[in-house]
Amino acid sequence: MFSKACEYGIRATIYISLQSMQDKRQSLKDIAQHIDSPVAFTAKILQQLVKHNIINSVQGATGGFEIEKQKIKEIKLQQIVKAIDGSSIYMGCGLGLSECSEKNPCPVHYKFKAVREKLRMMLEETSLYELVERLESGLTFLKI
Amino acid sequence: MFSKACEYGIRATIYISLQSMQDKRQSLKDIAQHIDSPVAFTAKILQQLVKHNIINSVQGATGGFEIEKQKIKEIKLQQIVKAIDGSSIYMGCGLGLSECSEKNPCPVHYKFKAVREKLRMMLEETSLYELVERLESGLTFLKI
DNA sequence: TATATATAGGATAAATTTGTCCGATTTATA
DNA sequence: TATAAATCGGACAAATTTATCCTATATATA
Repeated sequence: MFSKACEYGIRATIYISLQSMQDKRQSLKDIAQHIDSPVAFTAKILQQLVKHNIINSVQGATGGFEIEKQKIKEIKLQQIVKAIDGSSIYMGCGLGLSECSEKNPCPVHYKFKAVREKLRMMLEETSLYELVERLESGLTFLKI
Repeated sequence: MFSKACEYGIRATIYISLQSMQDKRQSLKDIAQHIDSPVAFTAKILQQLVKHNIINSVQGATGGFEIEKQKIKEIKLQQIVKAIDGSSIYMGCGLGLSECSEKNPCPVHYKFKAVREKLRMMLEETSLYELVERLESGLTFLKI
């Protein structure tokens, strides 16, 4: 559904949020280790997220990645997905036809419409806070 | 959402069905031209679909691809997707965690569950016939 | 039976995604 | 101020997906 980069990006952002709730800044190494992702590749993805103003980075010794508590409540899954994979997953045509539209629908257009709409709504409505909350209370798990 | 191969596969199967409704067998060239896909790559995909018993191929002069009318009513989108992309799109974890399950859910598990379920149901319920019907009547379009 | 027109399938190439490496820069602290 | 630990960013490499090419095989028909 999402690219590997996007999966890592979401996992990383959730983990950074979890730590930021306790005012703990995390280094790239820590993050990659906890979300089980390749370190250098994760670095690239975190850079993208910093550029898109989703997480903050602090350089130098004791530096790392963090996210403001206020932002944890504001940032939605959709913003992470859009920053890494773009919005074609919930905007584009299911058959990859560039000319497909409401006025000129492809054969699966209306079939996919409801699914894409549900996905879009879910991504737009789900905040980091919501995800972190249930992770903190042990209802969900980020890594085995 | 789907791979390019899967997009071409669905488009090709719909086009073959459309022609088979009028007992017209189509050559690879015809198909690729009408669905706007690379010829040789499309050949590989059609071979996969033949192997998965979704379409039939006839070799030799006047040969080509076709699909039995009865099958047009039976084959569901899900079978095409499964043959080419596998079922991870509506079965796997949204974050790519292999250990994610109902008992051990990832942070987005329940959020994705409804979306994946809707996608799965749609793919399992949508028959080729349904798609071809609306294409025949000009309500939808396969290519601009 | 020769020919032209198909699919089948293996080898290869191009493009994209995923992943690594390393030097430059930043910054806390001994 | 020297050092160590961190991010930044560019170049490169591996893996996967997408796409091409060519030969073998099948088959309708002149």
